[in-house]
Amino acid sequence: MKRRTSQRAALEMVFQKEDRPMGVEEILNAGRKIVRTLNQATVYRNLKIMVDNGELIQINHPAMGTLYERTGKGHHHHFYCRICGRVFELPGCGLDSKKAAPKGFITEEHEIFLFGVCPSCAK
Amino acid sequence: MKRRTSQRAALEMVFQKEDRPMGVEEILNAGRKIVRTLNQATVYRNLKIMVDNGELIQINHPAMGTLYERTGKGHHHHFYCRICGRVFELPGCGLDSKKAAPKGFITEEHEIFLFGVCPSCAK
DNA sequence: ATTATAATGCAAATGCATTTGCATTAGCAA
DNA sequence: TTGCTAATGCAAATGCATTTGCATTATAAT
Repeated sequence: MKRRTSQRAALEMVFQKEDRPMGVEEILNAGRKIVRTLNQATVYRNLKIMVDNGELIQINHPAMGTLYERTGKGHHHHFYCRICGRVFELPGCGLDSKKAAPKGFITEEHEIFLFGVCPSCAK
Repeated sequence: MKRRTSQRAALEMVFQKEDRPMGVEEILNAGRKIVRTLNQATVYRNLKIMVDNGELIQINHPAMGTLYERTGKGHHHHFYCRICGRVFELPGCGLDSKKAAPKGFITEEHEIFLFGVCPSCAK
């Protein structure tokens, strides 16, 4: 049966603490502060399990590549800070669906990626 | 000095005819209809030249990966048709920058990816 | 405690997209 | 035409992110 391991718990803590999308490298580094032997292969294996569980989803960020984020956030978009390199989830949506696409296109979904400076780097 | 080759001319024709972002595979296939010996390495080499020239830019589409599109289009976004798999450039922008990000975030740029059904597949 | 075996750590292996070495082909100046 | 050499085609090589085999470790049922 499935076992509760310290490394999986570490990953869950990482996602709970840093509540924003993260890449494998960043997740690994943060996880190692909790379980110092944490290995990249273990991170990949657990991320896959967590995605299958429905706790996480993968997103493809045009500048950051594959990121993982917690599910259950509702509709939101992503803000990339060019100073600190972090990606934030922004609730809500500034898209006017009428203006988004010309007549004839049937828009079913959309993703918006914002780029700029986050509040803490702007200070 | 730089030479005008039939394969580079073919790529230019492809981009002129299909005026939308395309991936390497698609560019190769379309190019082979013009120059049947066209090789993938040649496509990569010429795409790089064309990007350096400023005729093309690379974009990273969350669902389609790396695509190449002609420059000089002005601000626009991308529509992916789930039926035909093509990506279209949509002029204009439906983003309300006020609603896009909460107070404190300084938004400098954005990219919008729409997903759905294109006019010709909707018929 | 003991034990079965799921999960880990490590390194090697994969699967991609993309690049490169080299012999051959083909622009283009003379 | 001829000759120089940039550009091509082909296949092998790279560079990544991600996966996998296997010996070892450690969870949890007994």
